[in-house]
Amino acid sequence: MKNSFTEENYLKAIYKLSERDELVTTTDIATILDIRAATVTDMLKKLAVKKLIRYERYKGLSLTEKGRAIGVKIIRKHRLWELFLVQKMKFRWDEVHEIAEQLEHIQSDELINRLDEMLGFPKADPHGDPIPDKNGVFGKTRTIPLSQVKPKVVSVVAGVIENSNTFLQYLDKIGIAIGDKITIHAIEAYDQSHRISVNQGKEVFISESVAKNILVVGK
Amino acid sequence: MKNSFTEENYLKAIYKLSERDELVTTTDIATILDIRAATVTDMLKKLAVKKLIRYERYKGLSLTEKGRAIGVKIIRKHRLWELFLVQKMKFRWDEVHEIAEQLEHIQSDELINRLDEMLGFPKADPHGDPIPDKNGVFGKTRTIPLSQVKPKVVSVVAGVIENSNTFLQYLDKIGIAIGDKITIHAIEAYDQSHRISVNQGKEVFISESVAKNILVVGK
DNA sequence: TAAAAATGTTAGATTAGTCTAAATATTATG
DNA sequence: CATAATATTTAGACTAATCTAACATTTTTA
Ligand SMILES: [Mn+2]
Ligand SMILES: [Mn+2]
Ligand SMILES: [Mn+2]
Ligand SMILES: [Mn+2]
Repeated sequence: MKNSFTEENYLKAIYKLSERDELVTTTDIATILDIRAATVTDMLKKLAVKKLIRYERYKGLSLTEKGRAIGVKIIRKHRLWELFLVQKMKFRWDEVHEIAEQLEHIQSDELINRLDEMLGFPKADPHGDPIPDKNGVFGKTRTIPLSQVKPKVVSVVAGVIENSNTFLQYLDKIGIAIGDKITIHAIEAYDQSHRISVNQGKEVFISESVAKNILVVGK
Repeated sequence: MKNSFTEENYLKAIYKLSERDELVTTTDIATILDIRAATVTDMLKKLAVKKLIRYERYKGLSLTEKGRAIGVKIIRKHRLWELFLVQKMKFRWDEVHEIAEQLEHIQSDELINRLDEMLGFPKADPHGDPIPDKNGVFGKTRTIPLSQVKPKVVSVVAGVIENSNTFLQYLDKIGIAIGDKITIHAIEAYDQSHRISVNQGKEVFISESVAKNILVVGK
């Protein structure tokens, strides 16, 4: 009854894709997993036989309840391990994703639930992504991109959309972290760049694309 | 340059066998890993090509320096994770081996060294087995089986030889744990069974085989 | 709506790790 | 030391996961 690492990675990828659109395509999976579409087709047949997805040739696929549960569980484990690495092992937020890619496949419900407890049943990982509870339920997260906040309003950083190490390191460099208070002083009409300050500190400039990738607690 | 889980398990098994005898045999590996000798032969050829072992058809094999380093590193990771699970996650000593079998393959030197530090650079795992340092060096452990201790002498439990869950649970049940002080009151001449007390508590009887599988700090 | 483009599937290979059955080499023993 | 027993290797096969090349279907667009 246990799934291979590969199957788990497919189900995780499919779950993430189905957050956008219920019906998932072969090429999208191939792109995310960085493998060939032909390979994906083979695996889809296997997952369908195991009743983890509903699949019809040329028509796309969707997760069954069973498949969704596995995908969500892998995400839960990934995010709990990431938080563990940051909070307990003192890693930076740009160092934990790769290690969590491995740790997410460790099989022990007891371990993951104790990790959850040890971390105080957290609602979000170090990048602000929500952590489902042991029943696979996500808490409501009400966040919006900083780019949607009006000038003069003070908002609190809750996470990031872009997760790349370079982006995370850039935020470190300009001194923006989760929990920081951001005040928008002005938005340049020409290119939508923002003049902001962090925790009442000195002013910094960020581009529109950066503002779009920072999430703040929504009002 | 990275090795598969399978290769890592072979090198770990070979290292353990070579602690007894430098020259390791095909069937011993097959027995430990619970696979067929024919399968082992195939893998030995691959490990030899990678210069992880010295192998000659029909003659047995031994680890190269490179192969030993990998085997020892897997053991280091296994034992550090076991100790982590017991000390930080509150698992019992009979619950951790299976999870550590998975965790030992996580690849991150940084993580394992921080784990080592977090645990205070421990010298032994929850079963008393020695933990090599980051250079693959084992500390000197001077332990002897309880069966070799003379009556009336007080000795301190340092570990176990037999590692099975049933044995560990049996020790839990009769109240013997690492660090406990054992006093041998008498040894039955007929079957070598021992009448002992733990931490000055009430007397318990253990068989010769149990006494042989408990390690105490050697004098 | 017919042709072109994009998307998806099938066919045939390859690699890692495993197996069983048969062959061969080494070791033990009468 | 010749033979029997044991240990080891080889040969041939299988499964999971991957690939490339060719073919099929669906979607887009002129
Ligand atoms: Mn991640
Ligand atoms: Mn993964
Ligand atoms: Mn163990
Ligand atoms: Mn292992």
